[in-house]
Amino acid sequence: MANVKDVAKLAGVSTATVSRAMTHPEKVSEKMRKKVQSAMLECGFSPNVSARNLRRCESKTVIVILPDIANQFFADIVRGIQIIAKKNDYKVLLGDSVHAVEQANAYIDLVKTKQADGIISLTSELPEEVKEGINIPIVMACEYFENFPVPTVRIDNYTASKNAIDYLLDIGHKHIACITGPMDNPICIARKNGYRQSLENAAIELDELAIDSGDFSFHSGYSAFHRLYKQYKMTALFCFNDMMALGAMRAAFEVGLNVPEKLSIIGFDDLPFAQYTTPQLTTIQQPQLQIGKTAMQTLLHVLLDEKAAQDTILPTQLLVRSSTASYSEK
Amino acid sequence: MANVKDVAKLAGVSTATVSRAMTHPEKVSEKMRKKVQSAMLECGFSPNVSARNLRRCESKTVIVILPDIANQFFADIVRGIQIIAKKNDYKVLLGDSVHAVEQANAYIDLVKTKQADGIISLTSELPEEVKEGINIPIVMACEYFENFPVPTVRIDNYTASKNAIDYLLDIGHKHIACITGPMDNPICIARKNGYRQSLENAAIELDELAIDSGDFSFHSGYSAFHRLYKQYKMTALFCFNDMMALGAMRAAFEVGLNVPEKLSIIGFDDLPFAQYTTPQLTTIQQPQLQIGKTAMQTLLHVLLDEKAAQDTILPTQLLVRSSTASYSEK
DNA sequence: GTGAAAGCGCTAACAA
DNA sequence: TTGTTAGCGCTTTCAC
Repeated sequence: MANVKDVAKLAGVSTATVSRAMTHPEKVSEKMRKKVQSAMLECGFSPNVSARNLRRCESKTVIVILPDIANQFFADIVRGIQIIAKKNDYKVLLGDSVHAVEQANAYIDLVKTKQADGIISLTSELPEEVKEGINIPIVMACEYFENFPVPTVRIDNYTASKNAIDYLLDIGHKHIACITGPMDNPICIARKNGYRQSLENAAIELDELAIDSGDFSFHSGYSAFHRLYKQYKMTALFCFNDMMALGAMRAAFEVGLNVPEKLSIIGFDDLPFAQYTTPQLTTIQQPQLQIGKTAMQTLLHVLLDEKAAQDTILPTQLLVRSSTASYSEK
Repeated sequence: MANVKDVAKLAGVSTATVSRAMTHPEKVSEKMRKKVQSAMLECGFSPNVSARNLRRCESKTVIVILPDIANQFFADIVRGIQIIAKKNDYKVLLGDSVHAVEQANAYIDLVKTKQADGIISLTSELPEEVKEGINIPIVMACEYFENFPVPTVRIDNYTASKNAIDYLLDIGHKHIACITGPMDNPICIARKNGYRQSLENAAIELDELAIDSGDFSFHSGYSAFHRLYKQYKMTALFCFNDMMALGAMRAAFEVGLNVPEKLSIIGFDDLPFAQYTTPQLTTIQQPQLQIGKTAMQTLLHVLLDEKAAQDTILPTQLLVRSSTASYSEK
């Protein structure tokens, strides 16, 4: 495989000129540039990026840590990240932490070993070391910690959740159950607060029996529903994501609780399948693509100068489809 | 950031010993090894991987080219790849080619520029250059070309498809429609051949009006169904993946064609949502995790010696759930 | 605008 | 078993 030396020899110039023609073409005369370019083509030259990275002390690679690569929710976020990354000549390395801090650690090591320049974390399950003041460029998307001095891109989980419950109250529901995610997760805490506040505003007492939790999987929604069904008489159910909502919808079908006639269900995320379920799922849409784009842009800022580190809150929207219906007591 | 020199100085040994302690610990006496290790800890040393890669002419990175990162189907394949990769100290770079040959090309360039050692392609949309005899280590998973001299890991699409149709025939269906994927795709050709052969064996004439095609998305299944419904009176429908099957199921619901009473639907893949739809989807299960693991193992073979290049065909299984029911003419 | 040359951090001959 | 040293391919001063 050809290297700069070969190209230089072929073009009759120095290696410095070859290098400059690649990275600072404006500093090379047009004549030279053309000579170099045709020499490159002639010998099929591709620069060795390890050498470049070594010399420049960078890798032009960012790592995206996902809690679960199988969760559709992250797909469009990643796509947004990749769009901006590509425009800026960055590569994107996806890391599936499988909810394991240890694995996330391995990805963080990639930054230390100069294989990556920065990190976008879509999980809050990060090693303590990272949480307590860090020296590596990192941006959090979706998830976050309180009092964590790192730029964040996310939605207003509290308000999104509150709006969803307000809507259910508006259409007559008074017995609104809830399937949360893991309650050590700040996102879930915020969503639950929104749920609680909405009920409180409506002077409805919060019943702990109306609340169960899952882990965001289809199955956990399915089994949480079965538990709730035994202990609480609900007319509406708010799930912290669409996958659990679908699991719950399935479980409701199995016990003969028709959706939406007897039970209204609201999900969260607006995953692609949500408009193809029967009934179609009412849910809270998140701007996944935009979250991804903004996260990558924010990381680029962090990488350039440490100043611009700022948080972004993006809007959500309640999409009313057919899994919710108004309720009136007989 | 500390480098080998610093560690060497601190440990009172040469840089060669430091390097050996990392990569060939058996060639270093225990005393030395311990000295080196504690020196490494003391100065927080992490090896610079770009330098190592440059020196060793490798990157310990493999690229996985996906046609569509948002398609759940690939998630477990990737997970399988990552499991084996991790065991062998390889990193996995996911490339979303967004069905664009040009983008796939960019990923292939990473191999040329020594940023990656090899490729696992889950798409057949590769540049011609790659298709005509290649010099880069590549393994194809799921997809393949005929007469393409590259190791492949996949299922027997023809037989899987034929078995599904045989099952529908067994339970009394005679009017079996089909929503294919893009018909320039070898997988789809094989599946369609299976469909055709099964009907032929049952002496049922193939009706071109019973066949429409989609692009594997929910929406394409949805609209293909609406087209088929107008032109063909079916009692069963075979879809080339689960997403299109769900789209079609939704469309069937909208026109009042109850599943499975009036219409049986079979999908392909067994995505996680398939058992949570109502009715639960009968589908062909693919061993995604195993496909991923085998693909990575095959690539490791290719990377070590060029001999072991071989194809693997993995088994599928028809999972009968509730979207199919027997049919008897009145 | 161009070239000569040093050196990024590591590893692997080779020598001892 | 350990150390010395050359050099992987590139970029970037610093001269000219």
